[in-house]
Amino acid sequence: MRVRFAPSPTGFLHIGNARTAIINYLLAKSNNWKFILRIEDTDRERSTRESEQSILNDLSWLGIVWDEGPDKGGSYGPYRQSERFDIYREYTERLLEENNAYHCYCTPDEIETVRKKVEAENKPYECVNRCGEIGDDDKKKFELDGRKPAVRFRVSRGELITVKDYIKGNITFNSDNIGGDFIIVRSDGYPIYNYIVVLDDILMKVSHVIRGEDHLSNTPKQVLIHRALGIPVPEYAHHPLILGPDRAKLSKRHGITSVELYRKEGYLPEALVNYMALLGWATEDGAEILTFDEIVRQIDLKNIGKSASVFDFQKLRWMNGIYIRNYPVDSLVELFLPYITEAGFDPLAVEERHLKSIITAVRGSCEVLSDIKKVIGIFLSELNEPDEEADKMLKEDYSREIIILTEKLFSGSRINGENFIEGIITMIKEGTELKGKKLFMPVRAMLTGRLKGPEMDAAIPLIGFEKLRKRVEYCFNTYCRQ
RNA sequence: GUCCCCGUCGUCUAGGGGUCUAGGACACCGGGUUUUCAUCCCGGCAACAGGGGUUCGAAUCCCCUCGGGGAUGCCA
Repeated sequence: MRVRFAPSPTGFLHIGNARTAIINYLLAKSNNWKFILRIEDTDRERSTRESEQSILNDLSWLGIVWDEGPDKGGSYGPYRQSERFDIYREYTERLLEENNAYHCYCTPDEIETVRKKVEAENKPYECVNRCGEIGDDDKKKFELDGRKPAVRFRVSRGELITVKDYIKGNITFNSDNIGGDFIIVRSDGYPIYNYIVVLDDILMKVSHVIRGEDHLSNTPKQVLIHRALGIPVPEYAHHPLILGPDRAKLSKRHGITSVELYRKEGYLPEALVNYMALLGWATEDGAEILTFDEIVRQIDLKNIGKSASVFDFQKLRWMNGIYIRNYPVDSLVELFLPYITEAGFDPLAVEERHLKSIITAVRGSCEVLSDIKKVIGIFLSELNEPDEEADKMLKEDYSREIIILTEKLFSGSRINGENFIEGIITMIKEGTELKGKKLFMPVRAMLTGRLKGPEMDAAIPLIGFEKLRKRVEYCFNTYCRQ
């Protein structure tokens, strides 16, 4: 059995398409099917090679490995539709010869006019079929006018088409309301998706067409092409779409929608795959944090939900945080590196063991990798000047009491390079009546410049004596001198 | 408008005639741990869209209404 993912290279990989890819891939791995990648680049105006490359990268990043595809070939290639035009031409000839298709000389403008008129009357548009019956004389006249014909597929009247769908069940359409004769080849000779998807799926021996629900209403047209060609239909499964919080199809205005941006934000592919698998599907025991293998073992076409689901950014974030907390530290350090650089530090200048300890201390407060930018300065900056909230806290009287006390301890060498790890908190505690929040928050603010962050006991030794001393001095000068 | 799909807590879902005073997860709220924020642990809030059937019995089956989504391209 074989499944395919067939993106159109007209931009970045959208999260919704990524889910289609993931579902196909998970199912392929689960059932031992082949996974084929096909590039549907017949939209000449919008398709680009850069886009194709970025989609390939994103799929790889997600952990998807295709068995056949444009970059690695296979027995049913080529895998780019733009390279298969000769194949399509033969079929078009045949459809034309057998009178299942005809040349249409209407111009886009003419059609547009009719469409507008019909829409104004609130009736469904249907091709007027003018060219379906014209004779050779008229054709010659049009050609003399310099018109290039498109090819239209002839839709029979009153034909019932039942699509057997694994997820939705049996759906019956009447050929009378699928919009009439539809174009399969543009006037410039470029074929249309709806047509060649049929050809390629057959030619590439795709057994299961698993795609988004937005393709469901195209399916009867495709079935009709199968019938005209006398070839059997594949198995179909149309999964529901992902919605934004307002329940409209997920789009840019809802937040980030490209896989690339998720990667840049610092989501882990494992978390993204895990989260997406759980949209419209659940395990028997309700477990949610699942490894790839666990998902593969349990997922089944038969229990994928029928209803659309709202993409919950918050839950994804939460799940990503779980993955960050459970990741092997060594690999995690690697993953964090670019974000540390982005924060303005050179991670290579930091001793590896030290860096690993820092990551271990802060991973708990990171839900996405880029969160480290907010806390890394605690360890790598000399001062890490207090941010707004910390500044506000340090201006409080009880904070000043602690700053003055600590400054004395440092300047009088009571706290020194030898004892600071155990000493700072202990001695401050001994020198004041303050406790709890009023003790710890000022200490945290003074020493780290932030109100949030890793545990103080873990942070102090990692910051180091010199930096701590400077920070205390800075706070003393800033908040305790009149 | 027309065609098609869908409808369980705010969100993702479990459930497929009795075991449902409807279970889990995120979010939210409260408590505990951490003499601190976060993490972690415990607890709470919160749903069968509405109306008709069928049945001894309906979240579960049927119909209608309503609501949402998709399609309606010489895009994919």
